Amino acid sequence: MAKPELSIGEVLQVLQAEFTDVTISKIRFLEAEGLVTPARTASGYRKFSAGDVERLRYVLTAQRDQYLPLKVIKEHLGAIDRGLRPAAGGPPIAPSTPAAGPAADDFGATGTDLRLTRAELCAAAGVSTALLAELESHGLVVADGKHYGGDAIVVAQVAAELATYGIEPRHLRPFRTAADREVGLIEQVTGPRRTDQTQELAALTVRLHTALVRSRLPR
Amino acid sequence: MAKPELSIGEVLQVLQAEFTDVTISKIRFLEAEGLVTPARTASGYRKFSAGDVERLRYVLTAQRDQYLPLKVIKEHLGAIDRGLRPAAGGPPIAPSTPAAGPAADDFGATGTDLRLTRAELCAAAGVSTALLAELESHGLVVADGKHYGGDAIVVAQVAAELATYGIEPRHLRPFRTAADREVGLIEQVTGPRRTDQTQELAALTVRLHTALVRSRLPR
DNA sequence: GCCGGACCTCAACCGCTGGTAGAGGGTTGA
DNA sequence: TCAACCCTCTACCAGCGGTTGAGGTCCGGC
Repeated sequence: MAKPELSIGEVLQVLQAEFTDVTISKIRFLEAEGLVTPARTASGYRKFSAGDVERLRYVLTAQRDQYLPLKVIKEHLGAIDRGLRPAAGGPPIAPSTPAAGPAADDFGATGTDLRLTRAELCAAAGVSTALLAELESHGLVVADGKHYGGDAIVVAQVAAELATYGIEPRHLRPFRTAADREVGLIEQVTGPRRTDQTQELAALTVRLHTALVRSRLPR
Repeated sequence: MAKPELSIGEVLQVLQAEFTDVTISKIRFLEAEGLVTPARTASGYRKFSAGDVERLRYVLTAQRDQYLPLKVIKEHLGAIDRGLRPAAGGPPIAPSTPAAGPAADDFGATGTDLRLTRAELCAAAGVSTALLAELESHGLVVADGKHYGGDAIVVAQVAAELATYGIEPRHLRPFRTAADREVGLIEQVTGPRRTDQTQELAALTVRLHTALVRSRLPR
C-alpha cells in the first residue's frame, strides 16, 4: 500500500492521458460545482482518492461522449451514490429541485419507481405533513405500503401552490376522478399490465387533456 | 387535399402540445442554423411540410431528452438525410428521459389565436371531415363562428391517433367534462378574463392532472 | 380599401454554462 | 532559501441558444 491519495497535479497527469483538455482549473471548477469533494490535508491541499479520480473520469467521459450538462451529470452521480443503477439510460428523478416538473409527455420508465417515506416526501415537496394527510384523505396521494412514488412529489408541490390561490385539496377531488377514468380507459385497451402501449396512450390522453383545457380557457 | 403545408404559427400550435417551450423565434432560429429548410411562398412566408415538422420534432426531442447540442443534432440529421442510421447513442424516437427537464408548462403567449376553417383544420391535423364532425358532436372541438382555434388541431390529431387503438370520440366525452370542470375551477379564482394568473393556474392544474395519471398507471 | 394580425428580415442584446486568468499568498522539500 | 506546487478569490470571457424590437410586407375580413 503506497500512497492512495493524489495531489491535484498528480490527478491532472493521470487524467490528461485520457482527456487532453482537462486542466487544474477545470478540476477545481468541478469541485466548486460539487461534482467531486476530495479530502484536504491539514494545510488545505486537496487529496484525491482513487474513487475521486474515478468520479472525475466519469464526469469527463459523460461530457465528452454524451454531451451531458454538468447539472445532469451531477444528478447521475447523486443517484449512483444513493445506490441506484449505473446510469446507463438516464438520470433518476431529481426529487428536490423546486421548478423541475416532469416533461410534458414522458411516460417512460422514469423515477416513478422511486420509493419515498412520508418524511422524505414532505421534505422533497416542501409541504407540511398536514397537507399531505389531507391529500391522502382525498385520494390524491396514495401510499403503496409505507412508501410513495415520485409523482407524489409533483402532486404535493402543485397542491401546495394551488393552496396559495385558495384552492384546497378537497377542490381537487375531480382531478382524481378524471385521472382514474383516464387510466381506466387506457387499461381497457392495453390490459392491466404496463407496456409501451400503456405509456404511449397515456401520453396521448394527457396531450388531449391539455389541449382541451387550453381550448376552453378564456381568450 | 387542400393544404398539407403549415404556416409557422400552425407549426407552433402543433409542436407546443408536445414541447411546451417552443416559440416562433426558436423555430426561425432553427432554420437559421440550418436544421430545417421549409419551403417559401412567393411572398416569402415559410411553409412547413409534414416532413419539416417531423424534423423539428426530432430536433426538439433530441434537445430535451438527450441534451444534445444543435451542432450534433445537425450532424445526425445530415446522416439521416444521407440514408444512414441515426447514429449510436441516439434513437430518434426514444421518448424516455427522466424528469430533469426545465419544462415549466407554458400556457402563456399561446401564440396566435389561430383561426382555421374547417378544411384547414382537417388538413392540418390530417383527419377526415367525418371525424371532425363526430368530435364536434361530442363537444370536443368547438367552432367559434366559422373558425377553429389552434388547439383543435391537437385535439383532432390525438383523437385520430386514439382511434387507431379503438378509442372513439364518444369515449372521449369525459375528457371534455374534466376540462370544463378544470377551467371552471380556474375561473372561479381568477374570474372570466384571461390573465397571467389564469395561465399560471392552468399550467398547475394540467401538471397536477399529468402527475395523477402517471401515478395511477399500472406499475 | 383599409385595418389588424400574422408574417418577414436583420441586428442587437441577453442569460446561462463552462470554464480561464491572474493577483496575492501559503506550503513543501531538496 | 528557493523553486515548484498549491491555495482562494475575483474578474473576465466565449459560445450557445435563443429573445427582443424596429421597421416593413402580406393577407383576410369587414
